[in-house]
Amino acid sequence: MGDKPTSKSVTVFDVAREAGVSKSTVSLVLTQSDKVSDKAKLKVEKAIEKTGYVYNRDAASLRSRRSNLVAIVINDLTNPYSAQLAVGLEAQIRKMGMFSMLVNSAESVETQTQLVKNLKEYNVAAFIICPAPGTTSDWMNKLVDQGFPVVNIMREISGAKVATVLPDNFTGTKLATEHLLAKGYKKLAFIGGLESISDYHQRLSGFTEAMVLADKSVAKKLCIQSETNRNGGRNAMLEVLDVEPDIEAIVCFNDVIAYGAVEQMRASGKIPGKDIAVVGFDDLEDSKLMSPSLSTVHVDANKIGIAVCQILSNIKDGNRNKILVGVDLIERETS
Amino acid sequence: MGDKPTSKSVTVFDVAREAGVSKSTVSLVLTQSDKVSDKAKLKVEKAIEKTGYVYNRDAASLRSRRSNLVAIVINDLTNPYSAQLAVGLEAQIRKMGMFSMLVNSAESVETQTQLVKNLKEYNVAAFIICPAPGTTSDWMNKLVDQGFPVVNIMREISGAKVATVLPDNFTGTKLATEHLLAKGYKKLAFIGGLESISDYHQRLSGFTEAMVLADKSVAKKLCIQSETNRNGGRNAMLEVLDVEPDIEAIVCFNDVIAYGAVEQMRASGKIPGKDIAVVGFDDLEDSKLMSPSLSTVHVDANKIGIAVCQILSNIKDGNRNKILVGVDLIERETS
DNA sequence: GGAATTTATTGGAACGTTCCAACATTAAAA
DNA sequence: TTTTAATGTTGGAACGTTCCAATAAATTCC
Repeated sequence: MGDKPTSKSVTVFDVAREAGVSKSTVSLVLTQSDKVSDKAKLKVEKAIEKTGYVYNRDAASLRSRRSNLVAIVINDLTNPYSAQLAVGLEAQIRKMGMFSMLVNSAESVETQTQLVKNLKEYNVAAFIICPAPGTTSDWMNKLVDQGFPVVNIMREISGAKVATVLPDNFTGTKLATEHLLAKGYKKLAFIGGLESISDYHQRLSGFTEAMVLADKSVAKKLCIQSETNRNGGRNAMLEVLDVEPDIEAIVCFNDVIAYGAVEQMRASGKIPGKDIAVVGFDDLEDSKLMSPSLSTVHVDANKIGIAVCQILSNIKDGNRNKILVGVDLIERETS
Repeated sequence: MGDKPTSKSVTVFDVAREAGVSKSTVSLVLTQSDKVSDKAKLKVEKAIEKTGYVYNRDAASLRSRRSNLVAIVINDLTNPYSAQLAVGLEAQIRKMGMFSMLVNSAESVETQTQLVKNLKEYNVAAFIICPAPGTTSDWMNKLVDQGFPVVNIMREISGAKVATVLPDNFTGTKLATEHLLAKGYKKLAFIGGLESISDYHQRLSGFTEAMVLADKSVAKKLCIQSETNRNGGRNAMLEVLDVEPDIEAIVCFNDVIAYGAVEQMRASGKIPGKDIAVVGFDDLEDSKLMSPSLSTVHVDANKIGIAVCQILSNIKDGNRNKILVGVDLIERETS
């Protein structure tokens, strides 16, 4: 463990000898400099091939004080949307010519702190962080002040002076709610999520806004918080049915909540999409495949990746922008 | 992008000066050597704290030719079991005092090849690979021959001379099938999976073995391959119902297939767990939470992580063991 | 065609750590 | 006490790259 192939490794010097140039020229080729002649470049490339040279990024990064390693710190990889997001980010970062490494904080601030501490030792070029609950603005600001480029995603941290990329939560639930109202549903509820999560308020506001614009009152009793898992969705749905047996449509905090809600409807003898309409948020892969397929607010992970990369490419100006990534309503069978 | 805090960084020399010892002593403390006095160690630790020193692993790894970076190359992070697995691996590796970085090949051999090439440049200590379909034994053997410690997981690659950790697929489906037979179900089917995947054969064999031991014949028509997603499960279930309308129990290639099968049963007017029993494989988080909860074969991601770490810790002997990780049948409401 | 300029190439120093052999100190054995 | 051994500490060299200033070669200008 921790051991490495001990055979003497091939270095720029070996390549240089093989190519009949100096080590410096080899280095210029490796760093894709344009001030090297095509002839020399070709010779070097041949020599690299022949010698089986592999670039040593440790040495490069030590000397140049630069790195193309971007760390993605994800709050919970077992959460399907997070996984989708991570993959989207990875793809965009790779397109930028950078290399990303993914680590999982498992929703623990302690783990997150430890991970970031370690990642600093690896000389990462930037941090993309989907923060664990309880992350303080102090901690984040310290990271930024130390000079690390940081992009915060998905969850806002109030007081943190850091660039942030979020889905447009407000618009998402507003669209969803308007859609249900337009379909003629009169009695709506909003279920799932906890007010300790920053996006809860944004999503609830979207719902409220649409209701108010349609001259509907929003009953507190029909805005039911819950754990953001299937069980939470089931329990919240049960409560809704208890408070208002004739409920007609449900706006869910996210798709997982919607899955639970759909299950509970069935258990309570209601047919989802027929007796009660449902709209989710996230557009997980299952939402399209399940039956009935789930209407939901699509949040494109690639778009988030693109926005993050945009910030990353000119973060030197101490970019503290907030980017709201556009969302799309996908109408399917449950509405 | 690619830029780093340009401020002159704190080095071992600064720490040494602050602590009143030599840089070598500082280094000994950093590497947790036992040949440094407690007094000196304490002074150094204080100085590290005071100066805000951060260890430079690039320099360390360059000089020592060692690394504690383990790369985990996962075939598809959006697959819920893969994500669970990645998290389990990560946890165990961290317990070993190593640091893991996760990358996603997205089931593409090309991406996988590119990723591994890059990771070599980062001087990783070992590779844990869940190979993309189409991965050749030649490629894997070359990696091993280059001296990199490699552990192959989940999918066997025939001809590859590499240590491998797999769930005990055979025993898993055998247990599942025996369980259904013991419950008195007579007409069983096996659905899902494609024979191009290595674990398909193992799981199917487990089913067949249990059937044969119980003096049942296995009808080819009731072993139906399909894409390993929800749709695949639905289609396979539809086909089963077509071939044998009185089917009593289904052994599924994995949980996702089971989810699809359950949906199709409902759509076809059958009640899962009552009219038709179902057993899955993997034990995803949803399987416990869904309704009715899914009986399934539990594959503990942490156990796989432990087995991988075992191999990793004495891989120097050119370990080519195959470890079959034990599985457990979890009986729930669908059987 | 020679001077001025641009373009390519080069060797030496530096990045921050660990290794190593030499030294200094302390403890144990004689 | 002296000798031997064990223990702790140290400065210099090395890891493989990029940076830099200097040189060499090719091109342009008058």
